[in-house]
Amino acid sequence: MEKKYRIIFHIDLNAFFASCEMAEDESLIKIPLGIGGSSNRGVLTTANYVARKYGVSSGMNVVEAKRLCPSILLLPVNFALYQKYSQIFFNLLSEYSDIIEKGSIDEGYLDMTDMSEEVHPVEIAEEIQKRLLNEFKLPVSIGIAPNMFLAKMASDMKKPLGITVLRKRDLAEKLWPLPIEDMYGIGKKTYPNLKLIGINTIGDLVNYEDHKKLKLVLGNRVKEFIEKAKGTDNRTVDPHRYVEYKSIGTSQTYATDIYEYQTVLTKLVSLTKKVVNRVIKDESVVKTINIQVRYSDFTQINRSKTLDFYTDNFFEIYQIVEQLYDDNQSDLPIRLLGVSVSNIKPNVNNFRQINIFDVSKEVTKEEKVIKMLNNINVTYGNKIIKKGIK
DNA sequence: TCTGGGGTCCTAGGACCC
DNA sequence: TCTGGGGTCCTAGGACCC
Repeated sequence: MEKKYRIIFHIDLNAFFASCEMAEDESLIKIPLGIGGSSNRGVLTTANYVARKYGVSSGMNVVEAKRLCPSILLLPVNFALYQKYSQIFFNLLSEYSDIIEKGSIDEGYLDMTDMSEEVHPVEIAEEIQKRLLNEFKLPVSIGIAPNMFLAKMASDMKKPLGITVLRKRDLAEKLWPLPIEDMYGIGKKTYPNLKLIGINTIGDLVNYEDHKKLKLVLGNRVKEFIEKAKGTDNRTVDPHRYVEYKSIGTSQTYATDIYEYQTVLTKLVSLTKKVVNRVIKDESVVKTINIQVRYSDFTQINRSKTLDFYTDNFFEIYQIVEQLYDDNQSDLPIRLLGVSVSNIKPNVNNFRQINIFDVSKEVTKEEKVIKMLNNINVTYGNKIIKKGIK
């Protein structure tokens, strides 16, 4: 029997935040543009290709970007705008496949295996690319490969507006000569260690024989990385991954370091407000509360507490935030504060309200049980919290 | 060039339960 | 009684990605 290869697309929006701004305002297209970097302590999240010609890149410190390109226009991050274009992007992709996995706000995987009988995959990719550019002014790069890892690597090979096919038989020529730090999943902490043991390219990893040595660098993921480098990745495109947030948080680096306890509390209140507003807007309740403190010397602590009930109540959450901070005070000046929540689930009380209006719909047994459990948890939880205050 | 803000996933130890 | 083995949850930290 003939083996059927999968056909996976990875589609990546080029310089996404900058592209959104340029789509909204044509006058920005020809000038160097950077996004982010509100203060001199900030960095750019991305830059358009005009700015990149000057050597400006994402992650770059604002001062350095201005030095390289004095005429650069810096715009603040406008997340709502990017969400809007992300929605447009995924809506268009959904015309081409039912099997789509959101990789992040600006990239997605499509399983195109069942769509490719009549038309060549490259022709479909060209159509998607042209439509996104013509209809919405969004440039994308597309990788086409038999699995997700290779598709991801392929979309990265030609930017902007590239289409790259990466077949198994192309690996020796196209993938293995790449430097090891270009491999997806190998970051700035790992690649220097790989170089120390003589691995400079992805091909070097494929051919490396001393797996014991490799384990010292990659831990339990030796096999996974070698398999991927060899072109094997059995993950399936999963539309249900990342449909719900696993954590919601916000953090801020302050223009100057904070020394005052009262100032810290003020900042924690406003961070908590922001997070709780998002939790409520998401119609969720949460159980675990986390704070992040980064000191002026860049050391960082994270402290978390899991409640025995779910809540979306500001006062309940803030009380924990303040307690976590109080329990871990230090004399060091503070550079950044963050608040986040995890252990998130849909707010069943809201769910019930919706059902009251929808009288035609009969409440199932499972729904009744869920509501019951939820009510018990809330009551029980409130008692605990009151005990805690006294 | 002193280093953002949004996330996910993994590991490892300890508590606790059966 | 001197001691197990599996499973789950919590907490802290770290690596990575966009």
